Amino acid sequence: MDVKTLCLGVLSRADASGYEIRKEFEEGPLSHFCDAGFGSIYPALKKLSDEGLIAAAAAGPDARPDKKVYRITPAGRHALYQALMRTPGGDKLRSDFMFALFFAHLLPPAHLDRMLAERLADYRGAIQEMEGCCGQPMAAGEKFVHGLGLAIYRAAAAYIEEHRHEVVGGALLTQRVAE
Amino acid sequence: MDVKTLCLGVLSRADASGYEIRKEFEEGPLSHFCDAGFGSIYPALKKLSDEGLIAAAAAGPDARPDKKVYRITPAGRHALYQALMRTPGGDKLRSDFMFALFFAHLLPPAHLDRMLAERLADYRGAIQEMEGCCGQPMAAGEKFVHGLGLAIYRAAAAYIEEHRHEVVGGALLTQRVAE
DNA sequence: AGGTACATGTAAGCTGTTACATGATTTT
DNA sequence: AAAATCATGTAACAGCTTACATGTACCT
Repeated sequence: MDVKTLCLGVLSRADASGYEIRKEFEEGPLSHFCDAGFGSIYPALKKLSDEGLIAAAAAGPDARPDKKVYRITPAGRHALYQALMRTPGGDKLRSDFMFALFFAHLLPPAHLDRMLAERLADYRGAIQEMEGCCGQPMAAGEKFVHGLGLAIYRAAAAYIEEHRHEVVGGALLTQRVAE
Repeated sequence: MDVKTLCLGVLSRADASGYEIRKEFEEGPLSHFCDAGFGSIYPALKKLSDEGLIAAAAAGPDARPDKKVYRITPAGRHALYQALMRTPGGDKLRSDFMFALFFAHLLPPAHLDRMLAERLADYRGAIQEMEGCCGQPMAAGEKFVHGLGLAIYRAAAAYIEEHRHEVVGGALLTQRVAE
């Protein structure tokens, strides 16, 4: 999904500034499957504004002077709708981690072990964080995505836990050949 | 992972032409987490060749006249090693499907239902295909990645199966508001 | 006084996608 | 004879990342 659509999605939920949109991608419920830096968000907001899909809104009275808050327009909601409807199926797992592990026989066992431990810690952290926000009320879609993410993270964590010794052990055996 | 590294990975397993590398990404065991079209593969091979990371190898005697087979060089193996070692953690799920579903309340229930059914069919197909190739012998890394992919697909399929009615039902309830 | 968080933006460069352009060989 | 598969490549464009450039406000 391009950054423009990502921004429209955030703005469909609430008015926000570029800075706040970034925070959504880093912390909010969208953070697990979105990403964008300032370098893409600000140009995207400018384009969206030029196209009339978002408009400047009033910032709070105690906001910084340079803060610019945007609000989605009806045309913007329609554009978001179109983009969501266009979404075709089939995204791959596209993962550098998977790719690297596929070539486990080329890597030092200690490195593999560290990679697996780090990834496991990441998943556990994400799971804990996601379990923590079950209290809040969520829309059906949000809840579904939350649950699906959690299910995937749990399955991945459990699999790594169970099988990490195999891949590190296998690498130990073929170590001399690889080097 | 950039296309150059993807190509090095394929070539670390066997000599291949650009066309054959593409097939690996479409069908082979790497296909679930890699992707690249001709438009990126051929330029990548040219660059790798210029950098001395791969070299032209002899094509079979009954190969087409324009076929170019490449072989990875020792420098290429080293570059692959460096790239795999550099791999940092933390890839997100980055999924258009997840993003779209997050906004389920904005979409027609029939569309949601179709999206979910298609995705479920995709997962089931992938699972079947992956279960089918369990007979072949695999290196430890390949086996691990295969198992992890399977675990993730199974978890996702099971979750969608169990919860698809909730998200479609939820959308039915808020349908009028969204439209 | 210094660090962190807030706040916005530009510009260069890299990468990848899409569409185009071409042609041989095998299968139906 | 037509269609599918094999086979390679270029060029224009779109998009994102990184680094840079700037400045305010709050907390310690």
